[in-house]
Amino acid sequence: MATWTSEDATRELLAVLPLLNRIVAHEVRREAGEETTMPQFRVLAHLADGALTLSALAKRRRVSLQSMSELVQVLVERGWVARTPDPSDRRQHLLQLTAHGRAHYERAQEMAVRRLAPLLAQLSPDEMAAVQLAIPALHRVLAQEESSGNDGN
Amino acid sequence: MATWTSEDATRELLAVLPLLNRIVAHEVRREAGEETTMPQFRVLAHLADGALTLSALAKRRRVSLQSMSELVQVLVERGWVARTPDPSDRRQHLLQLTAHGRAHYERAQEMAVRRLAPLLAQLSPDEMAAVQLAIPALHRVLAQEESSGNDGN
DNA sequence: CCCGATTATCAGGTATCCTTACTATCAGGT
DNA sequence: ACCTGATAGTAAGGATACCTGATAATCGGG
Repeated sequence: MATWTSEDATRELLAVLPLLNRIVAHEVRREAGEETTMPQFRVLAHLADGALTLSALAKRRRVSLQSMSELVQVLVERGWVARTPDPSDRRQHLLQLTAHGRAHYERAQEMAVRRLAPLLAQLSPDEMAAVQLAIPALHRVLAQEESSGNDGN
Repeated sequence: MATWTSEDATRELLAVLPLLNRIVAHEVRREAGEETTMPQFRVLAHLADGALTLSALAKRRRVSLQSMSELVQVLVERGWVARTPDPSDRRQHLLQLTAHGRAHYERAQEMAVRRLAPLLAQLSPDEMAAVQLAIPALHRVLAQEESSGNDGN
């Protein structure tokens, strides 16, 4: 094959996506005996960067307010997330990780990395260099599509 | 940064994964007015390569027999998949796409490609070349982990 | 011909999403 | 002040996708 078209690249990406999903989801869920689903993990990932309101979270994850409300409810009950009233606007609360929640998140992420990294270590130096260039480039063009309320997670 | 370690690569991959998921899932669901979820789409993708039994499908997708049974039930009801008895083993049925199912699948896939390709077309020639090398390499090392009942979808 | 393994469904449970209401609060204009 | 529309969040009800047992039919080897 000569040079890849963007359609070739797209089809390959579509093929790899389910593999990645399965491996990551599997590993996150195995963490530390506690059940943590991918949606929960992603919410924790957002909150790890700083406190957010419920609607800000919903926008970033592109789910309805209601879905995020339920999701956060579980995390609060488990003691991973704290709701504190926002004095400047009594309609909303600020959501932030508790110390327990942060530790849990970091542990889960570490497990996922520890599982995936040995697989990627099998790449040749050339391939690793290509990954180093390709993945951030993909990140950049895909993140555009997420324009408002952009995310990166 | 000097050369990427496999852990750097892993963390970048984890960051890109949700973007990809969201864009693809969004596009597949918009197809042709009919609601098609990602799990359904992936089942159709497997059957597009040839007939399979229910348990073979469940193994490939790494879900329980029960989950696959439900999933296939919906696809059969919609006329996208046909169940035909296997004369060589009366316990099982062969599942295959109907003409309607194949057309639906190809349309949905086309929509996803049409949406993603313009984004990828913004990559520079260097970046596209890196993607061309990197994605199949990732596919290869990740597919290992899927060892038996391998998949590629 | 029996017995363990395989194929599939039934029963029942949970999580994640949705849409459509509803309540509380805020902010702007008259 | 007061009304009005927008925004923040919850409640209610429904669908899909996953799970673990428990069962029923069939297959295959001793």
